[in-house]
Amino acid sequence: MRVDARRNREHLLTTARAVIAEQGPEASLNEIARQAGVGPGTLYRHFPTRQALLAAVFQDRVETLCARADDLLTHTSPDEALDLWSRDVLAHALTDGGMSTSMTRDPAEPGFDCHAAMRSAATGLLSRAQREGRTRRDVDVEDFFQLVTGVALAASELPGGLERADHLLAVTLAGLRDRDRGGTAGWRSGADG
Amino acid sequence: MRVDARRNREHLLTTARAVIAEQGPEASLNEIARQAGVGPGTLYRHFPTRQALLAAVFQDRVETLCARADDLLTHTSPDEALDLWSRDVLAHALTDGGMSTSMTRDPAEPGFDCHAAMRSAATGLLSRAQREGRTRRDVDVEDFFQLVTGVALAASELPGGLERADHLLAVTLAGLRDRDRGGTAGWRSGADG
DNA sequence: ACCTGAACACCGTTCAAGT
DNA sequence: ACCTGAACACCGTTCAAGT
Repeated sequence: MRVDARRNREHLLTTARAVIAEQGPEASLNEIARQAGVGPGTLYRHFPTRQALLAAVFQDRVETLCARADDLLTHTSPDEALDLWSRDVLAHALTDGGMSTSMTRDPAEPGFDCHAAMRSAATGLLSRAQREGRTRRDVDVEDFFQLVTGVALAASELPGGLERADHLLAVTLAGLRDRDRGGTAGWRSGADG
Repeated sequence: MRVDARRNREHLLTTARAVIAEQGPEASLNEIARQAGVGPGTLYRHFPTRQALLAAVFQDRVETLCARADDLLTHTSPDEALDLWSRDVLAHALTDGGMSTSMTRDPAEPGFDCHAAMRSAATGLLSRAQREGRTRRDVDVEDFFQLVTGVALAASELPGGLERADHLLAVTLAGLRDRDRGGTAGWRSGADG
């Protein structure tokens, strides 16, 4: 890669980060290019699609979340780890709006695949919570992501911010817990139907 | 209202219904006007904002859902009524994509206020389920709507359709149920913490 | 009183022409 | 090999001019 190309790419990313931070993930690509001082064609050369740009912009945050998942995996109990990580994901999704779509949408980006990374991190936490915790076994990683991003999407459309979103997430996570498991004292199977 | 104005309004609505049905709620307003055979200014005169147009387009479906709520209110048990209605709302939201946003967003439209209508229908079902059923008392109507539309928004971004969405909704509704209530046999308070 | 449609400032995207 | 930026076909929205 030529040196000026590399420099352009870098500068585009920095600019995109700033513009997206204040205008959201639907920010105009032309404007990002303009603020970066390059032609629109240059932006398209480096990031052929908006998703590609968003993936690059959010890469480090996704990596942070993945590291956090690893940490929780070894230091926290199965169900609690899943809960805590969900809250982290939600917080990030609310802060930089586009991340939820970056996580949900599938196109494997050349270079860095946000979705694959998140999916892998989530799989570890979820399957452990299902194996050793009290988490329902009839939800897969896709389900789990959709539930969390669903809360994020809905909450980002209305005021109330993280506080409200946290409450909604708590309800959702309660639904994720299996009522037919983990019973020790005085619990009888079949009480629910 | 002049007779040609009324005719134009009618024709715009019919066209909008068709175009939105096949292109989704983000369909071009100019194109709707074009297909209706009027200038864009005429569309804006009748429907000053996209939300206003969507509200008019979805009015009858909202009214159907409200009637259904009334029906469930008098013919079905509190918790089941809430579940069934949620599924109806979800199905409608998935079919005509924009309805979820029409429901969530607040601007009181002159003429017909989708959000107010839905909110009123939901309040009846939810408060009854909280009073006489086993539904958590720490969620309000706004929370309830955000959860349902959240599932709809997330599910509409990925394939899988109503079947998948239904599964996600089931998880969410499970979270809506209060574990500390409705117990008759062998249940001890405080078992969960 | 209502409709009209040209016009404006934007958008995403492409591609011949440059260096 | 990479950048450039004019150009294209669109978008939402407005508003003077018509009837």
